[in-house]
Amino acid sequence: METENVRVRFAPSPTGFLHVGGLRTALYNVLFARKHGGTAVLRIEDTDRSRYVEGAVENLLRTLEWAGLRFEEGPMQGGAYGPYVQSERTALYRAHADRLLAEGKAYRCFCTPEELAASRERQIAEKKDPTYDRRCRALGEGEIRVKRDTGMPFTVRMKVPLVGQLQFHDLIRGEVTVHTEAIDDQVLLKSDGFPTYHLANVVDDHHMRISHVIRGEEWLPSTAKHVLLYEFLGWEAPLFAHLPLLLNPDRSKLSKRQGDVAVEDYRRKGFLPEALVNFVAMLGWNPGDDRELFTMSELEKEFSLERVGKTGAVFDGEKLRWFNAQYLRALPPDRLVEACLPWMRETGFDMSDPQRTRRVVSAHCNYLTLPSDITEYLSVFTQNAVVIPDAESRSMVEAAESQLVFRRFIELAQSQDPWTGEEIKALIKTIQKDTGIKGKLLFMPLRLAITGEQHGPDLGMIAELLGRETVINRVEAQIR
RNA sequence: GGCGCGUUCGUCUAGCGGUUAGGACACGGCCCUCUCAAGGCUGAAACACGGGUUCGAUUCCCGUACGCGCUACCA
Repeated sequence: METENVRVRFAPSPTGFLHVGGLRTALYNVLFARKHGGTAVLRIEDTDRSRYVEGAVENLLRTLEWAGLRFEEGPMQGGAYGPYVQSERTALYRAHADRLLAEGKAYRCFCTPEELAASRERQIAEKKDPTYDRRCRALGEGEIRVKRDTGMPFTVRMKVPLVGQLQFHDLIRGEVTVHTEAIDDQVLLKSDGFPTYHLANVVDDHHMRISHVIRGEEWLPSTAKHVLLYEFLGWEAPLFAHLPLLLNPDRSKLSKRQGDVAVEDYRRKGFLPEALVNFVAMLGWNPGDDRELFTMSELEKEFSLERVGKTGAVFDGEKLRWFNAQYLRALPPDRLVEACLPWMRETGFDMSDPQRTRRVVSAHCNYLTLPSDITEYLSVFTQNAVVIPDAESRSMVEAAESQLVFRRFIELAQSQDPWTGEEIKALIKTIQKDTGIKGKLLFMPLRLAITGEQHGPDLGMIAELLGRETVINRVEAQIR
């Protein structure tokens, strides 16, 4: 593979939020650039004025940044091949459309959208393939001049050869052959003067010296048109790599309504960028061995297009949750607290002692899939009085043996020093020695009295974090 | 409909002619443990189908089926 002067681009259109499929495309582009010491370019494809969404570009940039994807060139950082926003490059597209026109490789089409729609409907009614009938391709010089003189709006269409075939090599799929008969005379320049994707991406990829076009599989069929355009313009085409699609659980193209598709959605829920990126990286790529956990820099080292698969991958939210739990657990305590903080504020948990907060959160790190899960475990610390939840628990607490354990526990606890998890557990062992009560019968009543729960992290640690006074009060409250 | 691309456990995937078809998520069991979680061990679970080629096909070729994508003055 040609790997000198690698230049790749991620070219989203600002029509809303960053799609997780877009995130993966961006990621693979960036990884490929890093791997080969190349350059990643970010280009905004905003040539459809009717789909422009306010703030979409800003949101896109913010989200890519959050995900940890950096581009060497782009709208904010600039670069030698700017501008990097297509709406600011219209003169360039226009010039190339004119050139194609002058060279007889394109023609003006005066058909109105209404006419085209009507024609299309007619063809469908006649059960024919809806294609442009190319009526304007045959227009004479005179006719064209007349129409232009009357100010009739027109588009510029590519003059696709009527017969023949086009072949190109795809780095992921191999040779792809398309018969030109199947290709419409594609519109290159719209009547509003803006280019279509097809013209703009070819012109820009060439002028921005893009070496590899890595994009979604939905572009595979139109790549033939692009290859033809490179030919028309006398340019060498870049190398192509079409990535398999991300799918819904029903295997249709990943979309809204079947779950979250915006990176923002996952960010809002508290997914860590490292986890999302790692997960999405594994959707279509693998290192060739059993490893699954990769940091960005490891991915940069290991990534290769050769190891990208051909099949669409279902976006499995469960697996993503697993990745997130892995990363959450591996987080340094301070960062774990930071991640949980937004959700902790509303619980009433006393965070005045940062060290205690850190220890409480860390104690639960193995219980968290999302940072918001921490709230489920904080009530142990925030409730004023423990409520024994059910009849089974109540009878456990009320048992004569339990009452014995409680009394002994309070006696020992009052003089226990230091009040640490280890010492508290030793203290409980002492109760075992004194009373002969052990195991579940020993711990469960205490756990219930202290936390109001049957399950939870190490009881000694919880008791330490709760503080002696609270613990003694709670146990006392259960004495009958 | 036409064209293109694809098809290994439910899901993500390894495999690049000869394997007990491997791993991960999810699911079940066991161990650890005061409990739960985590962790360890373990179980169930897949080569879409039919023809070739070959001594031998999950792997190569053809076809069928199915799926997805594209078929806009959207990207």
